[in-house]
Amino acid sequence: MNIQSSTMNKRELILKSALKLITEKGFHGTVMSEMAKEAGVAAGTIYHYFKTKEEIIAVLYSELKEQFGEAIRNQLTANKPVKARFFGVYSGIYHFFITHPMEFRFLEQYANSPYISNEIVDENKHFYQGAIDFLSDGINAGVLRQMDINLMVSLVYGSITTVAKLRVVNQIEVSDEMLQSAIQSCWDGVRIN
Amino acid sequence: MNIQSSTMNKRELILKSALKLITEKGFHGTVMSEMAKEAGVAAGTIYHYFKTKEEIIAVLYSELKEQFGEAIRNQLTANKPVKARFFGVYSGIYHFFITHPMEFRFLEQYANSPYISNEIVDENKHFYQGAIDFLSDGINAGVLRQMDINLMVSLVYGSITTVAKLRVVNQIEVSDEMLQSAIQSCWDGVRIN
Amino acid sequence: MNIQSSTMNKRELILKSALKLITEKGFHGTVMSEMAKEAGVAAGTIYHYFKTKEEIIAVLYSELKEQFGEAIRNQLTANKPVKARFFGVYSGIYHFFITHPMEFRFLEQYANSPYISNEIVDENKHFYQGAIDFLSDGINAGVLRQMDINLMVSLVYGSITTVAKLRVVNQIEVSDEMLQSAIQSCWDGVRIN
Amino acid sequence: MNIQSSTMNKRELILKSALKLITEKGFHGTVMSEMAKEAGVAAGTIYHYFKTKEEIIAVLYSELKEQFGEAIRNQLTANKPVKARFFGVYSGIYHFFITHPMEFRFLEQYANSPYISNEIVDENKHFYQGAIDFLSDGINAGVLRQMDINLMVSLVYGSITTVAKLRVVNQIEVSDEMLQSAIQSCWDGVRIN
DNA sequence: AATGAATGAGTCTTCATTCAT
DNA sequence: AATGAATGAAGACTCATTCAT
Repeated sequence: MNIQSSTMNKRELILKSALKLITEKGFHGTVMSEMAKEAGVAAGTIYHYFKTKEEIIAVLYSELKEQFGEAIRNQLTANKPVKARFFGVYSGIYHFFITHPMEFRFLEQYANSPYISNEIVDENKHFYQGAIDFLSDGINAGVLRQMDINLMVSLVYGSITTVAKLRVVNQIEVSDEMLQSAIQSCWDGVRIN
Repeated sequence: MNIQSSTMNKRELILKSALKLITEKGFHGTVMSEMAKEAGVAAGTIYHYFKTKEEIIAVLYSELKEQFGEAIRNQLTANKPVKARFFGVYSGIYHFFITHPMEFRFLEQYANSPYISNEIVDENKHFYQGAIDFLSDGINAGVLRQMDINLMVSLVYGSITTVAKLRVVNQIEVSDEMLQSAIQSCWDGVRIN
Repeated sequence: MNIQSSTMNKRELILKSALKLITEKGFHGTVMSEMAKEAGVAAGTIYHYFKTKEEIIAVLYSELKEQFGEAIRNQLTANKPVKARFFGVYSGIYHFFITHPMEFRFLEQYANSPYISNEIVDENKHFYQGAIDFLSDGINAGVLRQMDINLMVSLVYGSITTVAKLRVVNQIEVSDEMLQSAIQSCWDGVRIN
Repeated sequence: MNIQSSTMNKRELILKSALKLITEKGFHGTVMSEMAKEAGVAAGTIYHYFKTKEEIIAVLYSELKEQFGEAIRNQLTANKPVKARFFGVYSGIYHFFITHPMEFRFLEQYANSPYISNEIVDENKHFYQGAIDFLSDGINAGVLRQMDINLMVSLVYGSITTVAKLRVVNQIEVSDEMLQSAIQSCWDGVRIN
């Protein structure tokens, strides 16, 4: 083990603790001393890695957005017909969400909150570009409906998060059949009928 | 003017101020003294009407939920075919959302936050019963797909809020054509194809 | 007793405590909780009267400067020959200093410190105008030496504070004879020989 | 280069940085990490040379006092009449002050502050003994007034620092004529008239 | 000797809530 | 019912100092 890695470890530990506590108790409900305790460091140590409490949430947001964007991108590479890829992307993102429940909840909770500044949001938009392009290409290929691209992206993304929330937040059992229904429903909504 | 009505006025004023400020600046970003100032009352006066700051947000949530539930119910009365009623309900709710942007943002922001306890959420679920029944009847009538009712409600509700957010939160111009696209998309997703 | 006076009392109490503690232990050596305790109020109460800790020192400085300026002005009214007035003014200011030792030490300590901003210093300069005019008139009347007025003011004021410090700060016994020596020495230094 | 000299170098560097920063920003306004950075050493290194932050200011005070005492002593050696030596000493000290503005400001600022303990002050008094003896001898020789020696020392020293402050702190242009006026004024105040 | 990451006690300040009027 | 001054607990953050390397 070298200094570098041990240093990275503390930073990671703090971010991990922050994610856990903020998701559970909200930003203001989480106090620094508790975050430090959870991470196993002294309160002051946090300030070696982050300027303020607010910076922590911004960094968390950025890193999670990047992680999610990466996951989405990974679903897009397959070389299959649009419909198959649509089903693959939808269920891929959905599975990523439900296997990272804390991260998902955090992003859902803070996506439109005053805690994340617009600059931070804008800085991280590019992570989703691949998904936008995929739908855009589908429209141009005549497989998907002629519809404002922002609207279509939002509707599809909204559908995925709706189902994920049902499971992650509301703790409702989502069977595979239900998931397939949801994807089919979303697909029928965007494809040319 | 009588004491009764003046009393009700102050309560309303406080709730109105709370709604405005909390939507703008978040729950913790809104301080009681400011809320009092905005409402034109003394800080102590708030405590004649509400036990704690938390009670204000709970009351606000309940009252807005009721108001929204009422609006939804009003869209369900028409005696028309399912498809027509679906389009009516969707656009009716959407229009209610965009004409009450502050209330809409408040509910979206706090619907899944740690600030609203589960009891409060449960207490207010019945306001949406009418909408649930409408979709349920559509399934039973063989017009809508055989799909878990919770899932369908969530997908439809999620679609409406997605479009409303696009406009209210993201300030994106939503043309009537776009709205019709969205409704059609949602409809194609839930009807029997 | 009315609310007004009781309100003024708390403010005065806080300033009095601040003066005492800051003179004894310095600005940073004085902590707010202690100041509150000394004043017999809650820590938070201080913030009803003053925005920050720094504002307290600024207000203290201004009020003391005003008080001192007033005392100086009072020594200048007598209608006597220049020499007699010079002796009167010198000993008058000196006595004011030694009868207000805490205030004197505070001003000496903070007169040229980074804690008092230049704006605050400038705002309070006018309190000493009378003394400047007195020496200026003496020069014009041909009784005092032709000397840069700023220099003369500084030399005279410096002489007074030197003697006062000897007594107030260094706790050295200053006999009336010593005081008269000092005044005579100062006078011989500024008069036409 | 040997270890000894490199060691002395670091100590000097730290003291030099401390002097600069403390004069600019005050004792509490100067933080150890900044002092280390300015000196080009690690924060921990400072603690190899000084026990605490307070020790730094004490050492600084002592070293500067010694340096100033030395400078004063150098002005006293000339073998000339009292008046000529008085003028020489006064202007010599004054020039030393204005050519070492940072050191001068530091001493003026901390001479009577709670940061310098009385023991430290007392330990360093002997550096000024030569000047005291010079004035004392002048009194005994019947050239200077019969006046308490402490008082006379203070008045003369006060006069010199007053003029130096005018220039160093208040940034006022002090012409040679003004300086000569000041010395003459001081001399006329202490000599037998 | 030198480093600088880590510590944690201590500080200012905020703000929900109370209570005398 | 209404006021708003007063409270004091709690929190973010700082920084002198330590210590493993």
